[in-house]
Parts: sequence; C-alpha cells; structure tokens
Amino acid sequence: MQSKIKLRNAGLRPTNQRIIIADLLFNGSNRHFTAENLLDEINLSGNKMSIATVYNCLKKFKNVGLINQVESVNDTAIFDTNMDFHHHFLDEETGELTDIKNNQIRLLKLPEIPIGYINSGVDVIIKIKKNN
Amino acid sequence: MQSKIKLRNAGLRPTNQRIIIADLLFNGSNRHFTAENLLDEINLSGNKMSIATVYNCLKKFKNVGLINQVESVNDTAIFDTNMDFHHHFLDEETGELTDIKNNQIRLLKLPEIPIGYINSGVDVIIKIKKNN
DNA sequence: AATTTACTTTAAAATAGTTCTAAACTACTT
DNA sequence: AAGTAGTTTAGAACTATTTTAAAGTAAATT
Repeated sequence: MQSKIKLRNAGLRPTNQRIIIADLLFNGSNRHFTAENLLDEINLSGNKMSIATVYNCLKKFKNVGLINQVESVNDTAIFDTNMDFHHHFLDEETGELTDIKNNQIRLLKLPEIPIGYINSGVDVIIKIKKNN
Repeated sequence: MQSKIKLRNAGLRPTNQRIIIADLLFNGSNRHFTAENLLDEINLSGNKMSIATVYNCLKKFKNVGLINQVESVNDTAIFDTNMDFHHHFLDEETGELTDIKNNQIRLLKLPEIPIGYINSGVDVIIKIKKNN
C-alpha cells in the first residue's frame, strides 16, 4: 500500500478512491486508457465509484504530474484547407492552431512501423504557451 | 462560380449548400475552422443551413481530399501512465495507441517558436493502418 | 419534358463524453 | 472533539456530433 505515500508526496489527499485508482494504474506497466476503461477496471476489481470521481481524479493526477494526457488538440473537430504536408503549433491556452511549413521542420530517423502496418501519415504538434 | 466545377471534378454533386461552403473555404487563403465556425460564417454571408449539413459536407470534402481534418487521436480523452518523453503510433482504424520510444525517433531542426511564446512540448503522432 | 432513381438536406431526436451542482461525506487541522 | 476545507456522488446539464426519417433536388432514363 505505497499508493498512499505516492499520493501524499504528490500533494494529494489520499482518499479511498484515489488509492484504488493509483493501485490500478501504478503497478509497473505503462498503459493508455480512457476514463470509461478505468471505471470498468475499477468495477471488475470489486470497487464502485462514480464516473465523475474518475474524471476528477484523473484531472488531479494529471495536474500533479502522475499521468499524462495524450495530446488531442481539443474536443472539437478542426478542419484545415491547407492540403500541403505540414505541421502545427498549438497554443495550449487558447487552442489556436497555426501552420508550420514543412521545410521548417525535419524528422530524422523515423521508428520502424509495426509489422503488418503501413505508415499513413505523420503529425507533429508543437505546443506553445505565452512566455510571461 | 468555379466552385461548381471544383466540386464536380472532385466527384461531388454540386448542390447549393456545397457551393456556398466551397465559395467560403476556397477563396485563396488557408485556414483552420470548426463546423460551428463555418456555420456562423455561412449565416453572416446571408445563407442558412442545418448544422447537420455542415457536418455532412465537411466529411465529404475530407473524403475526396478537398480539406484535411487536423489529427486529434479521437473524441475521447486518452491518458497515459508513461511519463517519459515519447511519441505514439495511432492505428487509424481502431484508434489504438502504442508508444514510440524517444530514441527511436529524432527531430532535426525545430521551427522557430513564435515571438512571445515558449515551446511547451512536442507530440509526434505516426498514423498507421493495416497493410492489406 | 416527365418520370424515376439515387443522393442530399433538414429538424429534431439520440448519443457520447465530459462537466456542473449541491448535498453528503471524509481527511486533516486546531 | 469540533471545525474547515477538500472530496465524492447521483443526477442534471452541456457540447459536439451522428442518426433518423421525411421532404427535397440533381442527374439519369424514358
């Protein structure tokens, strides 16, 4: 039961719910998951919790740096009339996107694509925020 | 009124609604926008349209390669217990994410960050799909 | 030109993911 | 032990998007 210590070190009050979640998440192996995934797992483990608590908890964990949220621009579909191969600056605070011309960036060494798959596109998002 | 031709060339039936949208979008300058943004603009231009039509239309435009949709993993927040600096493979068909270790990829030459801003993170998403 | 067919548009309902509300609860401080 | 500040909860609310099914329209066929 070192989740309690981990939470306290991160500056979070170690509530029952947070301990349950930390026990599930920090067991050694890294993973990707959604709030619903996690709730299913919580239920399977014999615990009960409100989905709102799961969201609250993940937000806190993220704020204190226990987990990451995978970049997803934001919750709205954004379209782009620029059909050239290019990448984007993303203003973290406003969500605003700006184009990066393809010749301003260079990817050296791409990883090996998993067997049975082909590369169907590369997106580079450079997050920026106001410097003040 | 060359939108009509453009649509026909793309294999789309040039309906009134599609022409209105094409006229707004393909006027020379590239831009990022959401479905709601565009509807506002349609209304401002004195036209009326259902939001469902805007979505339908953007989906078609995207399918025939007239516009792009900015990559956003999908419409669910995905969390990650891996706190190392790393990137992701995204299976376009299933939405599944896999980690790319940071040393398997190398970014040479980053673009200049806009004045007044600082870089707060770089996300590389390599889209993949089944090869068959 | 009239008819048929297939595609498109629409308002409204439905859905999915997430946040909000406000009351009950619980951890920590005094 | 009592107070207070933070947390959890069910359910309502909200936002973005898709679905439904009926009405409308473009293109193909006669």
